[in-house]
Amino acid sequence: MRPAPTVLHLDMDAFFAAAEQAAKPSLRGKPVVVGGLGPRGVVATASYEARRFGIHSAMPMAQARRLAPNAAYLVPRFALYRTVSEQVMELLGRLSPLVEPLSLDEAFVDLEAGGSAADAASARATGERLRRDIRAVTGLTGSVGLAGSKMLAKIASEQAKPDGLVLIEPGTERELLGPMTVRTLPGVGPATGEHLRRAGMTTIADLTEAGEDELVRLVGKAHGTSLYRMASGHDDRPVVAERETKSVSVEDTFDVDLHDRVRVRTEVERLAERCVRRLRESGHSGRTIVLKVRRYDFSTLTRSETLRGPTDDPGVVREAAGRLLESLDTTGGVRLLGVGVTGLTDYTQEDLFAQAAADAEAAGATDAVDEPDPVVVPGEPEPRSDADAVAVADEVAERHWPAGHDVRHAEFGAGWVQGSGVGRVTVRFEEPTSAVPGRVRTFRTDDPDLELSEPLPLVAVPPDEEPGPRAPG
DNA sequence: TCTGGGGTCCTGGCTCTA
DNA sequence: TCTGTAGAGCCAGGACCC
Repeated sequence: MRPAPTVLHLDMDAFFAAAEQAAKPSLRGKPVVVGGLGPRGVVATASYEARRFGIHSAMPMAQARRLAPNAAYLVPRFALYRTVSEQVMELLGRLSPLVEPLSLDEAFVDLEAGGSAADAASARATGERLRRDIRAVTGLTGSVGLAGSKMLAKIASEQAKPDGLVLIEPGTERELLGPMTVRTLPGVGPATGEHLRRAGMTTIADLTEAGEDELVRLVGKAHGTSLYRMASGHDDRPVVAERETKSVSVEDTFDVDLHDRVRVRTEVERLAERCVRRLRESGHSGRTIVLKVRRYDFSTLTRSETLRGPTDDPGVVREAAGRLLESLDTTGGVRLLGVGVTGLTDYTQEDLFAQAAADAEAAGATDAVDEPDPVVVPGEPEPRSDADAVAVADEVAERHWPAGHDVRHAEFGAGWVQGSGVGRVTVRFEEPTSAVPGRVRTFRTDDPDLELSEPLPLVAVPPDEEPGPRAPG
C-alpha cells in the first residue's frame, strides 16, 4: 500500500465573484469583478469569465474597466462571504480536528489527525466527498489538493483549479517540482523571483542545483534555507488550528491626496480610535504603536513608538500616533494613512492612566488624556470630523446604494442594486433560487418602499438533508 | 486614472547594557 | 576607568500572502 497524503488544501474557486454569481442568476456565466469601486480601488476577485479579459486580483479597477467595460462591477459583501466560509469550515471540521484557515476561502486540513485518509485512495475519496458536500451546502465549487505537506497540497489545489482535485503521490515530489517556475514556491514573490532570475535561476530544479549555500548568499539565511528545503520537496510545517494575533491595524487610502496638515492629523486620530476599537474587540492590548504614511509618490514610511506597558486606551494610542505624525514630512500630499498596534497581550496594565498622563505631559498635551471615548452605535457610521460634516449631510440626503447589495421592495420583493446615481437606483429583482434572470426596475434613491436587506442564503437546504457522513474521530 | 486592506516574517542598523 | 564585544530590544523598511 502506498503512503497516504496527509494534508488537504481547499481553495474555493474565484470565491467572492462565485458567491455573487450564485446570489444573482443574471450574472451566471458573465464576467463579474468584485473590489473597491472608488477611483483608487483594486480587484479583489474576478470570475473566470472576467479572467478571460486579462483581469486578475490586485489589478487597478480602472484598468479592469478598460479591459472589460461590460463586466459587472460589485463591492465586496463580507457578511455573505463570512456566512458561506463558516459553512465550508464546518464541513472541513468534520474531516479533522486540525483545520488551519488561511482566509475566508482557503484552509489546510491535517487528514492524519482526523483519521480520514488511510491511503491515497481513501484520501482521494475524502477530497471528492468534500467537494460534493461544499457544492450541496453552498452551491459553490472548491478545488482540493492532496499531498504529504502543506506546500505540495497547495500546489496541487492550484493545479486542480477550477473545480477539480489533484493528488500528489508521496515520492514523486522532486520530479514534479523540478520543471516548475520558482514563483510556484511559497515566499517567492516578484522581488525574490527577479533576484533569482538575474542569478540565472528560473525553475525549482535550478534552485536545488544551486545548493543551499548559494541561495543563502543570494536571499539571506532564513529565506535561503527555507527556499532550499521547499525546492527539495521538504516542508514539515505542521497544520496549526489556532494562530495567535500579533498585530491589529487599520488603514485608509483617500480618493484624493490629503494636503492639509490639520486634516491629516484628524484622520490619524480617527484611525487610532478605529484601531483601538478593533483591538478591544479582539480582547487585546498592545505596547507598540505604528503609524504608516503612504505619500503622493507611493513611497511608504512607518514610524513606531513602544510604550512602557500595553494599552487599549484610545487617548494613549491617539496621542502616540499624533506624536509619530509630527516626526514625518507630509508635504506633497498623503495618499494613505494607517495606525496599528503590535506587541499584543491579552491584558491591560493597571497604571495605564499614569502612562497616558506621563506621555501627554511629555508631549505638552495634557488636554487629550481625559477626552472621553467617542460613542459608537453598532451599525451606525463612525464619528467624523467637522470637515466631513458636509459629506455626512449629503449621504443622509441621498441614501447610499452600494452596487451588488441586496435590497427589498415592498411591492416587488427581493433584488439587488445594479447601479445608482443622479438620484436613481436600478434594481434587478431576482433571488439565488430564481430559475431565470429577473426584471430590472429603476427607483428614486429616496423611495420609501425600497430598503437594503440581509444577504439571502445561496442554497435552499431542506432541514432534514445532511451532507456526507462524518469521518471517524 | 495605475497600484486596497489586513496581516506575517525577515533583515539590518542603531542603541543600550552587561 | 576605558575599551571591545555580544546580545537584546527597538525601529524602519521590504517582501510576501490572501
